[in-house]
Amino acid sequence: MPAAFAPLPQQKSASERVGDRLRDLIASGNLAAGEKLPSENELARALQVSRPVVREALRGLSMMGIVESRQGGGCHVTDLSASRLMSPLSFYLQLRDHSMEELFRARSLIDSGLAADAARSADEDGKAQLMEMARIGHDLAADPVMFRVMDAQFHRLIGELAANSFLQSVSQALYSLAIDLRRQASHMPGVTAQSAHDHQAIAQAIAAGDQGGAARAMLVHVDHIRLTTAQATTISPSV
Amino acid sequence: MPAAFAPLPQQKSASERVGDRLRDLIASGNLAAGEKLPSENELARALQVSRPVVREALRGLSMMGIVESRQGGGCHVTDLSASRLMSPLSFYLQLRDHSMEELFRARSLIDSGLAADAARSADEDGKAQLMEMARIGHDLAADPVMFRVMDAQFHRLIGELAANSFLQSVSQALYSLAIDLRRQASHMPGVTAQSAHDHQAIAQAIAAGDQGGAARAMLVHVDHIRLTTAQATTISPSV
DNA sequence: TCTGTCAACTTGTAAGACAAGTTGTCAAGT
DNA sequence: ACTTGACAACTTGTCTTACAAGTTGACAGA
Repeated sequence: MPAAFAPLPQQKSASERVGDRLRDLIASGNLAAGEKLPSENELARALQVSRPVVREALRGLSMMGIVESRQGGGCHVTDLSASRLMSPLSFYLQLRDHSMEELFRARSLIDSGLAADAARSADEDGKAQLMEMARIGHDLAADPVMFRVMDAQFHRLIGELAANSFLQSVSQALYSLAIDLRRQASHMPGVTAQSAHDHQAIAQAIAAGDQGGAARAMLVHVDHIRLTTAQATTISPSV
Repeated sequence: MPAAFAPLPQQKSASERVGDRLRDLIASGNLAAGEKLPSENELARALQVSRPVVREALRGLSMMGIVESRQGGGCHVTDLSASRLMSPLSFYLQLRDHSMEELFRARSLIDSGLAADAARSADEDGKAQLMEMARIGHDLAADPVMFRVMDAQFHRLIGELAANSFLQSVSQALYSLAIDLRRQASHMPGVTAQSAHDHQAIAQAIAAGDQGGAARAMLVHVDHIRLTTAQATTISPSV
């Protein structure tokens, strides 16, 4: 059977059309983050559909982390943060064996690119901040929780110094996907110390304006993360 | 106000609980790809909730591309392919607006990475397809519209051959973000011919398994696109 | 000015009804 | 024996109505 004869009911259902419409309004900025949506009844009247249709659409957006509705309190657009929008994708990580490798390959490529850009375009103030963070991280290596907070800020700062909002978005999205696994790994002995060491190497290369060095240091770092994350999930697959 | 005092209604609604339950069943493999779900009435009876609750849950999963339901035909688990499940990532990347330079820097990085991966992991069949497409593109260089169609397929195929759903998804998002500008540029004389030439170089490097060569060829290609796009938007900034 | 109460509004859930589409059965026809 | 056609049962799509549960804002009283 040729693929050309696909099932033709591509005619989307009413609730999907409503959902798409609302999603586009949010993507285009007509509905900003945190803004309150009209009530279900108003939406139903405005879009010429019944309330259940609107409800199904809103529920779909809600499961994707785009809106949030509380009983009695109306429905609001969420903060649209990376962690919130990407959480449905963590589902994908459970599905395929290779997805974890693909994720780390993507992180290697993008984060090393960001590191190189940061080495090129960071100003003195940013470099100083980065070195300071690497130093603090070295002292925090004993505290996994605090270190993770610092680690997130460290990667975020590199993204900002690279001055590429798109790549930074991608990096953050990928970062948030693996955060749960990272939580497990950061409690293993030596992991945070290794990361702190890597951070210093990265910070130094960026501060020196060494693009290739920064990229290589980041590659090494992501590879360390990959290995320890794989260990953590192999040893204790549960929880 | 400390963040510790967040609004406490973490108690999920019934439909979200149902949705989570079904999603877990799929993630754990109890419901395989393509399998048919029980009818909405059966699910409602089994889970002790009303049919609208089940419907809202199914609609949520449907918008995430996890299930698909046709009127009269029941509800089935989708093929769970990457392209279907990556919509949260595309949506997230669509949110903020990015400058032209950022987008092209990102494309250079990601597409060259994809080209290198494709050179590593493409099978013989894929390589042959790629070479064939490059050859066809050469003949189509005189027809801007047809060439753009082919161009999209060419880039998509490289993404598939690279076998990295995350990078491919990011690349697709980038491609669609820049498509409007590309439309203008492709009507300028010589642009399609240059692209066709670039495609052949890329295809040959990938077919030869030359990762570095493929990455370099893609870098050159993206740079050509960047230059002609800049020209097109400078000459006729409107539309 | 502060506070408690209450009415109006909003979302959550349920139930019933009908329309529209699909699937399988089964008998008639070739 | 095989195909074709009509038909019945089932399933999803949509609408309507109803009530429960929670929030918000206004208003009266202390």
